[in-house]
Amino acid sequence: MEYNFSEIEKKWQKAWEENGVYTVSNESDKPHYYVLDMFPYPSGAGLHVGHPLGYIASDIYSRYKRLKGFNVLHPMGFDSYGLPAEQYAIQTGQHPEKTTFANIDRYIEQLKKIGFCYDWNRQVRTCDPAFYKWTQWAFRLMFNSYYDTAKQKARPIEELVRKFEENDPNWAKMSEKERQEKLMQYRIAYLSDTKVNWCPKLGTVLANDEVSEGLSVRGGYPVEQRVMRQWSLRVSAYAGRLLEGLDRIDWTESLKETQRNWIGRSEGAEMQFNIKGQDAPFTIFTTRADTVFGVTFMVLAPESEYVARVVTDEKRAEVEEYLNRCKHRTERERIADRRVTGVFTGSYAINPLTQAEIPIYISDYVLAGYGTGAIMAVPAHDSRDYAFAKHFNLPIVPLIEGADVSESSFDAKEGKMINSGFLNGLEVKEAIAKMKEYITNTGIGRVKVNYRLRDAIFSRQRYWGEPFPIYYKDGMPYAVPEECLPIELPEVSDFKPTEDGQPPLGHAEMWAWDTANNKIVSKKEIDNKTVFPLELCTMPGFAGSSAYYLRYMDNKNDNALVGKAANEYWRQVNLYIGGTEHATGHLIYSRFWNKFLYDMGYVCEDEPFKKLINQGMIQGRSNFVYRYTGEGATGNLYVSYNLIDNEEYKGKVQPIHVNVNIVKNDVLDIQAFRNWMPEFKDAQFVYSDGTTDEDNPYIGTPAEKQYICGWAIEKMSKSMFNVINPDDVVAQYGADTLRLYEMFLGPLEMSKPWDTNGIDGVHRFLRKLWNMYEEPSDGEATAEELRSLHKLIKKVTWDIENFSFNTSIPAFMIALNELSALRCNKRAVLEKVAIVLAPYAPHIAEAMWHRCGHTTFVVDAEWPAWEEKYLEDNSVKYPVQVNGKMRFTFECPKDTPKEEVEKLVLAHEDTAKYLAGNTPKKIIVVPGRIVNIVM
RNA sequence: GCCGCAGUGGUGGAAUCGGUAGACACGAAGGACUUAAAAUCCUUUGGCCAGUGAUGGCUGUGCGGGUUCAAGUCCCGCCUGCGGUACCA
Repeated sequence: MEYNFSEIEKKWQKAWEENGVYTVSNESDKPHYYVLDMFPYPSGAGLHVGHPLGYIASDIYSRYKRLKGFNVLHPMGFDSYGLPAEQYAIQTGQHPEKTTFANIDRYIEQLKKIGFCYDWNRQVRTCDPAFYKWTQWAFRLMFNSYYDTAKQKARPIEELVRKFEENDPNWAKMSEKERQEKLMQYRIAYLSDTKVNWCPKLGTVLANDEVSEGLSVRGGYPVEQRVMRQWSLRVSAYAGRLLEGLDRIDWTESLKETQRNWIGRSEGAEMQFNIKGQDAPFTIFTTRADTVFGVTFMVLAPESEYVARVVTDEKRAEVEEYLNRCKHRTERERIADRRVTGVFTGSYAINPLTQAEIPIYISDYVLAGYGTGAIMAVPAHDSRDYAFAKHFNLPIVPLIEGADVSESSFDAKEGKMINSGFLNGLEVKEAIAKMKEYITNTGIGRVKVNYRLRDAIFSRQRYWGEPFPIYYKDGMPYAVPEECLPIELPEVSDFKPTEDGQPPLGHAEMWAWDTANNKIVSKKEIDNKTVFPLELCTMPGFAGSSAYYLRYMDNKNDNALVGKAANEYWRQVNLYIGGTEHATGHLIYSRFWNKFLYDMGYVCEDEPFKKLINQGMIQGRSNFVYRYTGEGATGNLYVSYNLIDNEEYKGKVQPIHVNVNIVKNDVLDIQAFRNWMPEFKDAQFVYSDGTTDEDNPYIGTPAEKQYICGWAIEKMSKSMFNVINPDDVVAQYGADTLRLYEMFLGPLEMSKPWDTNGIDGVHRFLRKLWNMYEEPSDGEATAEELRSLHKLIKKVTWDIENFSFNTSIPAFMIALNELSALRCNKRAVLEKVAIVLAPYAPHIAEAMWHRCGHTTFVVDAEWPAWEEKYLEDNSVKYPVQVNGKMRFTFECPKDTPKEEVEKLVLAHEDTAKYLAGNTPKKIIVVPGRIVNIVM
């Protein structure tokens, strides 16, 4: 019988679903294992072949663990709040919920076709009120908590209130508003005026990880700095723990390194500098305490609070002009334009060691958000200070012996100190330690650890996100009671900001909180006595994705994010698979969120993801046509790729993306191209042989004429017309072929272009394998058959446990070749092959399993153990003579004693032949493996 | 600039602990079957050299050194590509 993949796949997908084969229970005697994929954002474009790569890998691992006897939690859900749906809503007027749900349906349909073993009963959607209830709940909890720096953990805000009541004499005298303001400085979710990344085009604020090189990650629009009153999460309080936790989790070194850099721990010192003529000093942060003797000026960030104190009257106008200029520069301009700018404040600081008077400047190369927003400048040993000093003609004093600072600064932390008083002669590292000791003892400063990690800005001026469970009374925020959650996203008449610049929720009519009745009422009823306005911002994308893995454990629970029993059973994600693009976003926020819940006693593990594997991206292979733009161009002449470097066309063509589905082996389907879009209807071509349509008096295109397209490897995206839809691959080859092929493409972590060359080979393999199951026979397997089988089991087991899925496929192919050479159709062998194939190609494996006479599902089978005895072969192999030495390879157990190996070697017939009666000079034995005999 | 990762045939890639480099697949070439095509099957396939041939020799994992009986793998110095990050004091 033919390998009818579509029939097989439909049949078994239906059977699995009807029998609830993949439904997972929280109660089991089996050991638990939790395999998680990063849930997708359901975009309008649907899945492309790149998305399932990680899902296939996690599915293989899940199925393997199940066969190994584990109770495996393997869920899927949707990160369904976000900007694209909202942008689409603004353009079309369609409610984002409608498009989002349609997209989710499409995603589910596509995912189901690939045969994943998800327990769909556990599906979560971040835009579902039953889900975001718990996002709001967590936010509310953060609002009502503070970070106790002594205990190094989050605690309820009541504890802080009690402390103030007991220890702070002012507390009793404060008004309610003053108390709230004071508490706000401690809350883990807090409101403050912050300098934010404002994206005018998107009309919203963005978090640091949502901005790259001054442009928004989504959309690529310019971002500028603006001070706004915003919600933030005190992620920075967890910086030390987020860093330390990395040592306890099994992630790739590169990803951990990325997080370490993002957290950016730096050990240094804070030092106080007096201002000439003033009493109060100001504080700077430095990692180079050893260089104080070379400080020749000071620099403040333009936003620094010290600025107001140090500007002299005669410099005021100049300074203000400079501050103004800084304010109006966008982040992108600031990054692009690295020219030295700055202004003298008119004041001088006193160097605490040399007592020298040094000028205080303002410059935007000093950042307000890091350290204290003020630095001591040591031009000889810091390249930025150096550039500044050169520009303003400030003195440069070298502090390290032999350092040449005539052309550039000497930034390395090595060498012997000079010009440095009591530090002279010390190595830099010693000098840093000694200076730290000195400043601590004299009280000039203290040792300080700084982190680069900032608090996460949590407000978005958008519609399609979780509403805050917050109302405002007397200008101060209050949380709605826990039992009133969720606060559901209201309907609005318009998804754009309001005319007076309020976020879209400003359009919502039913958007006020009645504290007397604890319910949402109309805005018209706001009286600021019992009815108050609700927060108009919504939460950012990472809010919903920060704890979704906990919800899967217990997604039907109405009383808790995750029940205690469920959480204590599953504990944490054992294996998480997803892309590296979340390294500094989701994967930081989730860890923070989880640690917070851990502190508050709601979860039992402080790290959410025990092991994490990054899958690479599957890139697209784009094709191009080249529009002629030279002299006399009509705009519809296209030059074949092989000609574009010719004199005639060089520099006169413009590459245009062309749909890869109308290009085969880089040859354009001319008719399909003309039909593709109206603008190409009358396209004319210069063919690969240099002739044009005018040279060819045919109607249409002669068959032998070819138009060759150029190509490039790019991101797979709709706009590049290089998207390959998995549905098409499934229809043509089947899900099992797609699964095997995606794994066969190369190592999981590597990025690679999608390339259909080779998919036929994988498909052929399945077809041949299928034929072997025509009529399985009884009877005992021969030694050779068992050797093949056990080699396969050993290999596949090793591969899956080491996430080396790509190397299993050749193992299957080799086993097939060997077994078909032996004409093996023994049930005893074939049924085991079906089991080890099941994780990779579950549909065909299920069918094969049933052909072997089984009536259960293959997922209930037991993973076969390989047995060494079938593989053992102690004979000497591959004798090779190299430079008078003989080399042997043994396949025998590692722990074979040295003498045993020597005996085996000398007894071997090949050895005897080579030795020809002579005694060897030396026998080198690496136990159990290799032998060299020197004659 | 800094950090991380990679570089192996025409192509994707394998070599898992330092032990026959190029598994497996694609592509290509030749052949069988066929009226023909498709499908299928068989043979060859890193390079160079010798041989009618089985086969043998040399060379070969980005470049230059080193360690080792033995290096794609380990060490040192470069080159190239990819990814992340950037006035973080």
